[in-house]
Amino acid sequence: MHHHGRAQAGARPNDPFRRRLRPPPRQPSRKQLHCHVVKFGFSSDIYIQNTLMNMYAARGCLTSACQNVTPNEIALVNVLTACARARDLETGKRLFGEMPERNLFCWNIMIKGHVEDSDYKEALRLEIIVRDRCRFHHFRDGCCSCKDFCGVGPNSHTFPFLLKGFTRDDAVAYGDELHAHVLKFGLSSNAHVRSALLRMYAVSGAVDTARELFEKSPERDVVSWNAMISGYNRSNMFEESCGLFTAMAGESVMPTATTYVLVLSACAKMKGLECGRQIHGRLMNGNLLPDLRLENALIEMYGQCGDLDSAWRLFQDMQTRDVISWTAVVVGFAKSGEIDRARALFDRMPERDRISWTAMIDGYVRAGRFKEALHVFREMQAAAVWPDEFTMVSLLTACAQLGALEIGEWARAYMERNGIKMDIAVGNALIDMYSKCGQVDNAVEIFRRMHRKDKFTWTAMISGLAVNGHGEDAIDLFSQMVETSVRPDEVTYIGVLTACGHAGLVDEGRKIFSSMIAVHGIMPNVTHYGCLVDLLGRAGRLEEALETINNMPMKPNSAVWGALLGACRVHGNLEMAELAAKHLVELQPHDSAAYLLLCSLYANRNKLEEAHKMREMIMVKGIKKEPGCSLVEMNGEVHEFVAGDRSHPRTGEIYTKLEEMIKELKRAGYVPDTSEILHGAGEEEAANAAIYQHSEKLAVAFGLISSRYGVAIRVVKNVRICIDCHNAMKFASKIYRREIVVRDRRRFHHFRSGSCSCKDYW
DNA sequence: ATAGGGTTAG
Repeated sequence: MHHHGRAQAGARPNDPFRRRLRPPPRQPSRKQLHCHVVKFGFSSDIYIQNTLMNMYAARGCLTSACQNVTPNEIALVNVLTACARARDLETGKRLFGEMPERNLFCWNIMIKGHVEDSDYKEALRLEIIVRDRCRFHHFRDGCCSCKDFCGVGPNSHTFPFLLKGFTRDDAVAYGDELHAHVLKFGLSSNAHVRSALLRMYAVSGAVDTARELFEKSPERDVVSWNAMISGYNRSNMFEESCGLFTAMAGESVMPTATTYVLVLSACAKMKGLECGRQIHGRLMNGNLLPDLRLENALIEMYGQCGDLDSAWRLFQDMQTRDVISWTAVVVGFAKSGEIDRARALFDRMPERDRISWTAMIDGYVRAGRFKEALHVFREMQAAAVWPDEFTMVSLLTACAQLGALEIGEWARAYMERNGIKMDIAVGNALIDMYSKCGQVDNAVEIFRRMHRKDKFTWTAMISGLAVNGHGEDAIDLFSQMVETSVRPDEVTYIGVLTACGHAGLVDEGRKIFSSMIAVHGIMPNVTHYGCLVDLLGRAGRLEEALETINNMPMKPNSAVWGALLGACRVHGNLEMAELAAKHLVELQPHDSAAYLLLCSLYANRNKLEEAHKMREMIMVKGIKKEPGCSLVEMNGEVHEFVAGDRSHPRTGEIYTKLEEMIKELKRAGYVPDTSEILHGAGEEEAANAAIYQHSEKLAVAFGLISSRYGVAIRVVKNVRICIDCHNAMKFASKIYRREIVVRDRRRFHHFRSGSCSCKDYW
């Protein structure tokens, strides 16, 4: 993953730091003024010339400014400063190159310019050159022997410039060396330099080193307290943030607005509503309100803590609102499950920036409304607002859930093309997207290319391998993870245990299960027990599975009994199946899945009377099945089908193809199996008609008419695939020579030339 | 007439 230059960044309509550019001053007479100056012969006066040039420079007319300058040190410094302000590094570099004399001031400005342009390598080189130019002048105690020329070498301005905007990677790579330079030049007692160093360590995740620096500081001003609190926020150590806030008072350091913003942000993250309310009270008592930044932070805090009434009241009472205030309430509603209200507010926003758009997309993702998330992304593009890595994470999450591989791949290419940073979160989202689209090889490729991995990276990859049927690889990866001393969490363990189940590695699974507590101190939850039951049941060790359920420290849930029932069905243990089904029905009386599985088992064992009775009972009780729904992505569009769907624009063609497909499948030996479908005696015909219209069959028929020969068809289902569709897919993959990938609620089915990767166990 | 440290989404 290479990083492109951020040359486009400056041209983005939304400034990354939301700095509002001041409205341009009226400039009707600039040219006239210039002519006037030339006409009256003032142009030789250096003071007037500089003023003129400043005028151009201040208005961002750098080219004019440069053209009208007779090189003179002060003038050049002024234009260079203007270049930095206008973020025009190119002009700055040219000017710098033409300078006869370059004082430390200029070097510092150039460092600033490069850092702002994300060119840290060049910025560091410049800092070293400062050192190099002075190497012969014997720095001691931060002073250079040559006082006439280079003054004091790298000074207290140099390091803040250089350290500002350091990314985590830069901080890790250069941090210690820079710290050594600071010490060498005797700048470590400077408050600005110390705060900048502190921030750098916090950014690199070395919050303990930052704290050490903080503790050792001879005097700690409010900015260093703020930097420290910000560091704890960054490391998700919110209690420590609040602790520092309290400790400030003990040392009589007055908090600033920034302090309050930081602490309120910590309250928001740790859902500390009480703490947040106290700060709100303090702000009111201290007459610190109204203040836009503080009000925004309060809205954010109340929104995140779920106190929407307070957030909304604050928002309504505000005298002036900016885009951040609007975004904060939109996020508040979205996170409280009121996504439609969030959308209504979003539509009323007077101005939307990248963060508001991303918040809306993310809101839809959280609400599970993934197609709408994609739609908002398209609207964002139509509004010419540039996405960033945060937007892309949300987009990729939506793609993952929808199985929208084409859009996901487009997103990846888009990021490369537009130089959007591929950070850990983006990498993790890509791994997840590829895994959930059944493209585990691509997921592995991303995983290999990530030079930094966190526990989410490992977990995503392990689960991805597991669910796609690469159990052994997943287990290998888990060992590697433990070796690299990344601590697994409970989600990681679900991934590994699933892997053991799919690979049929019972003993390995048992061992891993016990290592959970013994090695990592993680108490298994009900889902882990479900994995263990599944693992044992799959291997045919039904008694052990039941024993596990009976010895569980918590009440088994439907997934646990479901796993046992599934195992009983495959291994034909009717007695235990009845037991499992009884429990399952108790837990989910309105879901037909358990009844239907039991029906299918009765039918297989030729207990037709029981099967019939069971069906009658379902009918009488009016038990409904969760409606099945299938998604299939074609040409960047996600198409949705429910059973018997006729809403698709190409519905006529789809049903013609479906009919033809069923005929061809039958010719190849496919026999419909209605055992998992609800029907009364003598209603075989109707049942057949119903299974022919299952959503995944419609999705595949649509896939066949809308894509070229040989293209894989990927379907995402919300519920478990039924036995008949599973069978039909096997035949279809063979006679149409297509790879068909169906992701159901629990796992992947990769159908290739007549067989399925799940080996008929699911 | 010229620079500096702390501020919000995954």
